[in-house]
Amino acid sequence: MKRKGGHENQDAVNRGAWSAEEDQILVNYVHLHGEGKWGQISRRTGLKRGGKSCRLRWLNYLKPDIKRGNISSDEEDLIIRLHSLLGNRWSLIAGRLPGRTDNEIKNYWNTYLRKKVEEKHNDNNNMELGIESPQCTDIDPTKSSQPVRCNEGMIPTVALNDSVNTKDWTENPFESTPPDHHDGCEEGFPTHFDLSDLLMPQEDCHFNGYACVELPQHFGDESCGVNDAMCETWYDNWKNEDYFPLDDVDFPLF
DNA sequence: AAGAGAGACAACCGCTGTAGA
DNA sequence: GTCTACAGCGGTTGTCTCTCT
Repeated sequence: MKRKGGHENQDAVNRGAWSAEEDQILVNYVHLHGEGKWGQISRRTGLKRGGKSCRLRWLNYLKPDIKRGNISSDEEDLIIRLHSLLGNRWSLIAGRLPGRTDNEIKNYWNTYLRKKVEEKHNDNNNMELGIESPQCTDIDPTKSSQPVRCNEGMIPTVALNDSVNTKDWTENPFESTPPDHHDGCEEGFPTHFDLSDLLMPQEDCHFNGYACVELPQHFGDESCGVNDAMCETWYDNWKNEDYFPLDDVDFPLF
């Protein structure tokens, strides 16, 4: 199928770094007409830039709420954890970091964090395996600190049965769900669910928009839902400790 | 001082998804 | 159902800056 977006008129389009003047034209346009309609900008303003280029420039650099530089250690930690959960889904990761863009996080990961995580991973392997080189081609996604793309989660039956009777389920959404809330699941555990379903939109959580999770509807009725206070507790646990007690539970491989 | 190489990051490219005609 | 326009995504490339020799 022919797609206009992929090859705009090459001759009429400026390329490379944006000038201050071009930025100002774009900012004025957005203030007047709002975001969107990127393809009309060159026609309406005379700006010699493609719609995609304008959109990228606005979203990544000109938008007022963009934070620039100095990614904090908290943010760094969050990126690492989200990346281990989501893989290279930069827009999803960026969605949990207010003011940060997918491009910025992607660049930060590729130039800095990836090496850091790999070094840490190697250190861990060396500690666990001694000098033996870990030529680990079969990565266990439940235990590896390397990024693993994974679209589904699984709660093992054993973990559920153990935890249901002994733990306060509100402490951690992944440790268990109360027995009364298994309607519809019954003997269905381990239950699959889409991890992207668990990531609540940031406007639904009021603690800096950081990531939190919610038990999906099919885990039970609405009393399985998560309020903000619970989100915050979970987020603190998740941020300050190992949110997923991987060493305590023998997860099956996906 | 100058050239090479590495690192950082802005921008582009190719593709998919989706809404609307 | 098909086509088109456009938004959005992730991978890749280009370019600038810094450091090292």
